[in-house]
Parts: sequence; C-alpha cells; structure tokens
Amino acid sequence: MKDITIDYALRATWQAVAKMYNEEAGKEDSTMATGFTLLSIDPEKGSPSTALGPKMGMEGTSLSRTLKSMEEKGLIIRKPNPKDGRGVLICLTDFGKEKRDYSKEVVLKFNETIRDHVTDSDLQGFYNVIDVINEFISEKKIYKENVSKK
Amino acid sequence: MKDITIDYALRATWQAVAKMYNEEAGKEDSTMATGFTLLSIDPEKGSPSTALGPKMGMEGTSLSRTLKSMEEKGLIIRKPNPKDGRGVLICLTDFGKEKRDYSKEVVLKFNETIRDHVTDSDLQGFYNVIDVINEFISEKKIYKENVSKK
DNA sequence: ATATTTTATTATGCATGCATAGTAAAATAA
DNA sequence: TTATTTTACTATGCATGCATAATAAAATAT
Repeated sequence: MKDITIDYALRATWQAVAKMYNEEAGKEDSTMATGFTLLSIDPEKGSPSTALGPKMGMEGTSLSRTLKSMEEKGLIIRKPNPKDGRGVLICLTDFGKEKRDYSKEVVLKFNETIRDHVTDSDLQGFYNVIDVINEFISEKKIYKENVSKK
Repeated sequence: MKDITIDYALRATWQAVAKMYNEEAGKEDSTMATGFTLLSIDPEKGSPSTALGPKMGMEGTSLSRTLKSMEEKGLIIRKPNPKDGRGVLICLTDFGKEKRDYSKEVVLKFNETIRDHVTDSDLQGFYNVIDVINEFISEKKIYKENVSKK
C-alpha cells in the first residue's frame, strides 16, 4: 500500500485503531481515554496525576478533563498529594479496578496480535520510520524555538 | 524505540504530525482539515463532495462541517451538482487556490523528507505493519457484523 | 524573609472525529 | 406510476486534542 502517503497512512490507521478502542470501551460504558487512564494508574498506591500524562502521551489539560468525568463515574477518587500541595493523587475505586482489567485485555490483545502477524524486520522498519518522523518534528520545533528567541 | 507499544507509537506520532500540520496551517489562518480539503479539490473543475471524503479519509459528516467553515472563509463555493440534485459541487475560489499552494507544499515536503531519511526496507516494513493493523481491524468488523446478523 | 518564577491543576473555547437523526432527491421495486 | 429503499447531505452532541488563561502552591532568587 505504498500508494498512500505516510501521513495519510498514519492518520487513517490511528483513526481506525481509535475507533476500535472506543467501540470496545463503549461496551463497558467507557471511552478510550478513560481506558488508557485506568491502565496508567497504579492500582495499589495510586498515582500522582503528573505521572499519568507523560505515561499516556496526554497533556495535563486533557487529562484533567478525563479525570473529572472518571471521578463523576466513580472510577477514581482524587486525594490530596501529601508531598505536594499543588498536586493530587489519583486512586482507583473498586469499580475502577474492575474496569481496568477489561481495558488491559483489549490493549494487550491488540498489540500482541499485531506483533504476532508481522516480521521482526517489518516491525523494526515501522519503529525506525516512527523515529524519523518524531525526530523531524522535534528538530523543526527546536529550530522554531531558536528563531523565536533571536 | 521498541519499548513503546504499537498503538502508543501510532497515536503519539500522528498527534505530533497533526500538531505540526495545524501549526503550519495556522500561519495562514487555516487548519489542518481545511488544508487537506483544499488539496483534494480539483482546482479546475471542482469536485463533487462525495469524491472528497474517501480521498481524504474523512467522513461525510466531518467534511460537511469543514466545508461550511471553508465557505464562510471564502475558500470555496458550493454549486449545485447538475448531475445529481442531492449533491453539491465544491469549487475553489481564487482565494482558495492561493491557499491551496501552501498546503500542498507543507504536505509534500513532510512526506518527501521522511522518505528521504528512511531506507526502502524500513519504509516497506512500516507499510506492512500498517496493512496488518488495518486488516486486523477490518476482520474484527466483519466478524462483528456477521455475529450481529445471526 | 520577601519577591519572582515555575509547576500543578482546572476551566474554556476551538478543531475534528464519530454517532445519530432528519431531509430531500435519486434509484429501485411492485 | 407509486411506494420503498438508498444516497447525499446537514445539524447536533459527545469525546478528545491543543491553546490560552487563571489560581494556588512550591521552588528559586535576592
């Protein structure tokens, strides 16, 4: 399928995966972002919300909104972080722990299935291209930052 | 970077590209979706809107909203499609043609740059993995459709 | 110790994706 | 021809991403 551009391939494929994830989450009356968040929280000790964003690739502002709806659904509770008065500690409720298992299964299964159906060489190629794209964008950003600080 | 999952790699990378495209479009007081749409319209004869969605991987409902804002900005005009009373023909205005060139440059440059910085083998691996992902999702869908029709 | 800067979080608004529902016209069936 | 189904939009609402702005607390500078 080299007849489609790299950006189109990325976009269309991520959208298809996101749609699938949302459908799976929907069966549990949940959403994709909620599922990712459930997976990122330490089910034992809870997690400071600052740890979650980077783990999931989610900005603080998006995370904040997701956490709000998760709290309203009774999946998590926010506790004050004793180590930092600004921060909060996100803890799973029993209900949250239950839902966590399903999300985990869906995500693991997807990733395992794909890995099982591609060669190591193809997978390496995939990650190499991903790396080049991210480097290209980072370099652009650095360039822009320097220019703006001129 | 094989320490990240396939879904994460896809998501984070597409988001980075989308952000970059939006920043570039923003310089021209435009947006990513507007840029893609400009590129998909035949600058000479115009395009029936039914042709645009599939070309861009955009659903009709999303396209409809994008076209509305593009019309308000004076980038396109909707003409009735003489061949189909239900449909519309999307035509670029002179202003739209102007903006189209910039979008084209950004998208071409991105794709060319990435291609120039990866090996053919890596690129093939990338597309192979993309194909496997899309097949997996399509098969799931077919399975589900059959099940729901049981 | 006080003033300034950085960090953590929340609130909002816009862009865009999907889902659903409604409308009008074309295509098809009877 | 008339009735039914399909197709091409359009309107809306929710989910989620980014940007910006506001607030409070921590960290740093003086």
